[in-house]
Amino acid sequence: MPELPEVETVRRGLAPAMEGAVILSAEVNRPDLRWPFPQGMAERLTGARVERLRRRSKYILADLDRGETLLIHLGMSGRMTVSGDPLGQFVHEHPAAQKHDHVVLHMDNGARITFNDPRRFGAMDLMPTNTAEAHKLLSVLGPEPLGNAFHEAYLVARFRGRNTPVKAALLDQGIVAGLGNIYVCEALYRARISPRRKAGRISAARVAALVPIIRQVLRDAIEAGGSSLRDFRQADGELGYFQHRFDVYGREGQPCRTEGCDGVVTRIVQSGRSSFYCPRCQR
DNA sequence: CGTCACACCTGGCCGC
DNA sequence: TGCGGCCAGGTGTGAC
Repeated sequence: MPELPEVETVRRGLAPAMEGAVILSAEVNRPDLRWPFPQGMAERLTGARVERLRRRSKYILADLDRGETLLIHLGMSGRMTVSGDPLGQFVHEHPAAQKHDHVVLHMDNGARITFNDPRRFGAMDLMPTNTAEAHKLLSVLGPEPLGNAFHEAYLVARFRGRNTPVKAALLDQGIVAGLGNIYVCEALYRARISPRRKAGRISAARVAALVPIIRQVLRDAIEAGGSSLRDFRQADGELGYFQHRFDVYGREGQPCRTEGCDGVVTRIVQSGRSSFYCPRCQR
């Protein structure tokens, strides 16, 4: 479910309820998500103050005052929601416990942070803050698409010689971290590049043009509060709105939105996943 | 190393 | 109403 814009939306929603607050207790309702939780997770969280909530790619990182960092990944179906009106800005009371509420954090400001994940592809881990970058899941990531290290010359260099479709190259988190199926489709549409084109056979000028386009798609989506298809909710339970602005994702059979193009959005399967594009204007 | 099929899960939807 | 098949926003692993 969540790509970078959704994770950033969740982070922004959680921050006012978590930053500066102390975890009074951590309810762990099952022993694992994708992997077993770290040893003694509930005890290590209890009494810790959250100093800062950060994001790296699709991971949320909570730096604790004890020198440890909690890593959270939402997988495909994970939700992190706030209830309890900690700052007088959330209108709802604590909802009844739901199926798949795997972890609940009770904060000293009255907030309750609930991690719900039906498919359990999500993950949590704890590590020393000063070794966070070296964590197995983080050390393999490429640059942040909204950061300075992701620039035209970089992407041109990374695409050079790659024989894989550009769709797969942009989904490769080692090249650029945080894109997923939706935003790759949307960015390729805006760049008018076919998802089938081999990454190494796109002109340098067109690869370079992808960089600001990727940044803009992500910014537009963050501004809209992410995309809500099935599971995604913002931290306050609200829907995101970017799904209404998809140009190609999920629009199979519908007309291409490009001015003067009479193409039809088509769905193909690449490495087991749907790609949506207009075969007419994406080349 | 690059590339790819597969695995891990639950649930919603569609057609019969 | 029930059931099988298909689909879903991610990503680590193992095989070539």
